[in-house]
Amino acid sequence: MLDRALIRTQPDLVRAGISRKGLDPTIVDRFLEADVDWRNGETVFQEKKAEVNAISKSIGQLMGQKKIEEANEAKAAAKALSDQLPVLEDAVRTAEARLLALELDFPNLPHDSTPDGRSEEDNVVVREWGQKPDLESPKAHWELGEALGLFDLPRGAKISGSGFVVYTGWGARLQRALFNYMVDHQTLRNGYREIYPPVLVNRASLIGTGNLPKFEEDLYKVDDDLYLIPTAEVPVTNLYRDEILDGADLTVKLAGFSSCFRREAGAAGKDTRGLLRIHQFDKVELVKFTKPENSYAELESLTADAESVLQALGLHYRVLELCTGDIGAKGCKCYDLEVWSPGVGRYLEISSCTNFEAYQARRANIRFRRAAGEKPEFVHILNGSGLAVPRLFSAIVESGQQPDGSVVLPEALRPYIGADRLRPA
RNA sequence: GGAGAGGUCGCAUAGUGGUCUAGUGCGCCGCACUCGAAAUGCGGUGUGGGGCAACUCACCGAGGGUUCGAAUCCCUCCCUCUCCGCCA
Repeated sequence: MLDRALIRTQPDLVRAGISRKGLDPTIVDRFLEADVDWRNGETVFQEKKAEVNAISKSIGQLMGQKKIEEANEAKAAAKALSDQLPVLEDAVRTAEARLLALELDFPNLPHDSTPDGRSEEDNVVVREWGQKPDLESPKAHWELGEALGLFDLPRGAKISGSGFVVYTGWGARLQRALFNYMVDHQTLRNGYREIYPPVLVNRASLIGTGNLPKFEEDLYKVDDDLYLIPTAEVPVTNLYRDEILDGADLTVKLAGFSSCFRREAGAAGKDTRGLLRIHQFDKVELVKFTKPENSYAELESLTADAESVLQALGLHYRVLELCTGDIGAKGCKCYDLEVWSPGVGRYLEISSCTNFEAYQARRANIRFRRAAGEKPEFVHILNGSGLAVPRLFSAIVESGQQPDGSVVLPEALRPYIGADRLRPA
């Protein structure tokens, strides 16, 4: 959601920002039209309502003075006026609904520093860390997983469906170790507050983060109007929905950890082997609520916090600055972390660190007050994975593979798993 | 799941169809008194829309309905508490 006043007063600026993302800027004109309709309707309705209210009040006084006849006359007049209200009210409601639908559909504007571009090829590599491990014909994690008995995709498909995985034996232990390790890392080392959220949320929460109404088909829905979360970002961001935070408490840094559920509709086929794209996975999500003036500095440190996990695990990765065409509708500026997975032979997206500025804060109505007595302002909200487990699993297993078929584990992980390497069963 | 009680401007509470422009207490802010503080007194103290502003409109859990008029009456839903049932 954007600032209405900005759209009204600087429509050209908004159109330009939307165009930079390669999205349709005519939404601005549709919005302005609906906005005028709504405000005009509202004015007419309010004037009529005020008239009726005035007469009603006088009726009250006449009744008090026992002037029954005059009161009855006034009643008839008020009724005649009042009968016109439903039509006007209906028009206002229709216009308001149209405006709100457009507002929820509005993309966010890119930050000036976000590089222009049409697709992922135009993303900019801003830095790399470490180097690719020297391996002769490395195996992919799905081969290693089978040989070491780490996970079972066929049985996952049997008990749930295609795209569900069962972690088994040391694989289950590794998955659990990774989860624990990352939560500890982000809370104890990087100072985030630990959050263990519900995985079922209501519609209002998904509208707050921008997943609805646009991306309904990506979500699993259950009865009672609840949805399985696609990321802990949803419940964690919505912790403060409709609240006013104390400016002195900002920046609030939260690390949510949860299972995530994605239908991945239309994603079948490409890039889906092994653990690369599954319907249920675990992830640690970092979320920050900041003052507007700090949000870009906080984006840098958030990205660094996500990177620090990969560094601690000694995994080669690179950081991309997403271009305007690849950043998505919601973000202003976004860094993707891509970890090198030698067996897959590709960099895998493992975290997207995004500054949404006030976009989500407006949708979820999350504000802060700088000092007592001052007007509340919208916070800036940022988030990023820190990190997603399955692709990290892939990178670790493939990077640590040895000629003898075993997998050497990163040192930092050994206390969590209680072994220094995984061996064939 | 069943029965009952509730949801009012930070907190607590009053308000059972027009005098509600929602009262009062606490908290908080300002001022006065004081060497300073406490106590006391006076004033202020919610959110959103519109307006440069004085100001104005809306909001009593949410949404409908009845009525000239709803915090108040009716309906649906959400949430909280108590008891019962079920259950990891």
